[in-house]
Amino acid sequence: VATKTTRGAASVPEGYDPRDYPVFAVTVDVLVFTLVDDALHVLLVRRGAEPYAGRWAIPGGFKHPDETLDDAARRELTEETGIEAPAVLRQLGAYGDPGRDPRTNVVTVAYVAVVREVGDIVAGTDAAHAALVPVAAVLRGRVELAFDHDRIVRDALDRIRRDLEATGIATAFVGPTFTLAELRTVYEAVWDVHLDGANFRRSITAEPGWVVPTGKRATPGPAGGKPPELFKAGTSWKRGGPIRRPRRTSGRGVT
Amino acid sequence: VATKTTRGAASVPEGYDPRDYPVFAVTVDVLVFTLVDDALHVLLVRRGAEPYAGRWAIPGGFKHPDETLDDAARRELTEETGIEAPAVLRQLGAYGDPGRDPRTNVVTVAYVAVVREVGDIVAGTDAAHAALVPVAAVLRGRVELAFDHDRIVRDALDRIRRDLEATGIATAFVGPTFTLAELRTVYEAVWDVHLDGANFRRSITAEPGWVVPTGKRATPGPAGGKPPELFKAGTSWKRGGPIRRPRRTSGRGVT
DNA sequence: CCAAAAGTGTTATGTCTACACCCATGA
DNA sequence: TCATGGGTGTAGACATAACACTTTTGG
Repeated sequence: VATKTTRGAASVPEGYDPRDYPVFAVTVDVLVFTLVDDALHVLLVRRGAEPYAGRWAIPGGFKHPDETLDDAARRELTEETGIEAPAVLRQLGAYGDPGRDPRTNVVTVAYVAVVREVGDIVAGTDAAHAALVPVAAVLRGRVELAFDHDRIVRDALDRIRRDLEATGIATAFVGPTFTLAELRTVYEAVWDVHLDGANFRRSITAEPGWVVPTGKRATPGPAGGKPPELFKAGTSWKRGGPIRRPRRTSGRGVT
Repeated sequence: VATKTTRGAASVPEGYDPRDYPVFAVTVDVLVFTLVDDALHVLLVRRGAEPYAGRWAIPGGFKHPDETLDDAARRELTEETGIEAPAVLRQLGAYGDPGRDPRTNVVTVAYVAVVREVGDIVAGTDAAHAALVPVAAVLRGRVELAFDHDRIVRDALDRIRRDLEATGIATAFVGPTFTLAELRTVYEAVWDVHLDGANFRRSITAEPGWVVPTGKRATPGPAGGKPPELFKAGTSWKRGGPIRRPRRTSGRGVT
């Protein structure tokens, strides 16, 4: 079924009269999540042009006809932020309310990306107007967002919280090797809860496949402490995670 | 931000030159799930025209510029199947691979609907070419589907299985009043597992808010049996369900 | 009376949680 | 040596699963 459909932008399709159906611009927006100082952040760009000039927005751009939505998300991510290979890039959903972009009919397909340590990359790209914003600030309404992007960020956060339990995105926040405390911080930051380190370790090491020991140890921080073991991610993460979200909210109350 | 954007189909947008960006047709497809004889079914229509004439497809149609995606899904659902008020109508995701429709650039936004007892409604509509197909048949590859609809059905099934645990869609499959055996059948059909009736009852009646007794009882089937209590859905379903998906697959092996 | 399905009781087996306690390091 | 964080042990609370048993109907 994969016909070569590399038509130009405004060319006339073959099977349809273009006046038979309404036309839309299709954009792809990417929400980049990462951890900064043990807190969940999302990457936003400051708009230079109208409408919504000066407000924060989710990076994105037009989908090309000859690429998949996934490829478009990957391309826009690289072009706008310099990020090459996100550990996770997953579709969130489509947004197409009339008037959401006052210029024309736009349907946006939002994507969620997860990376670790995005700090340097953002600074090095031409999108110097990009910044990592704490999600807590967005939730509290402290960030002025363009279009319907406030809603999209909230939906994305909701999704990432579900996926943390249902899929293996947890290891996407950390590096190729990591300590169990680092991995635990991911859960604590995303769910805004406190998890017992002892029980966390048991849940993850109970059965093999989640984390495999590297034999190495990390060096403790300036405050001292026992050097923690370094693990790398196992293969079981493809089908979910070993940590279940606590029922009761023993969290810090940011939600 | 809700400007009146009731432009005609092929009119020129204001802020953009239409040659600056590629244009797409945006369609909305709705996957209707329901239970028939204790088995999960999906509603499909048989295509009359090329391409893929004679194959089964997900009902849907073009989004209008002056309606939301949700409204478009609701409208198409009514127009194509006669269903007026689905108990659940939720976005699944967007599909926009190049060449997925050989005629033009189409991005489809898929929706999942859940209804009970769709049998009569389908017969009464002009879409007499519609049919309820067992999802097990689709999973086994026994149904020839148009476009990339096979993949969409699989994604939808995956989604509905997750949502059954994470959200309150279970009661959408049954009527305004129901027995606990009927509700249990929903879980068993969607997850393809066997659940103990005694433990199921306890899980649901342990705390109030899930089901509230009506005081009435249903009449037993021809084989006899104690008349079961009739319940109606409580308010707690908005934030998830009380039944957790079993870890081990003690199911019938259709997956 | 008998089969069938609803509903209750009971018990064994896991899983979750909290917290006491030991280990290894930097200052 | 002390403070700090990593890692182990353990006991109670809680949830899950299996199944025997009672109840109430149709035939």
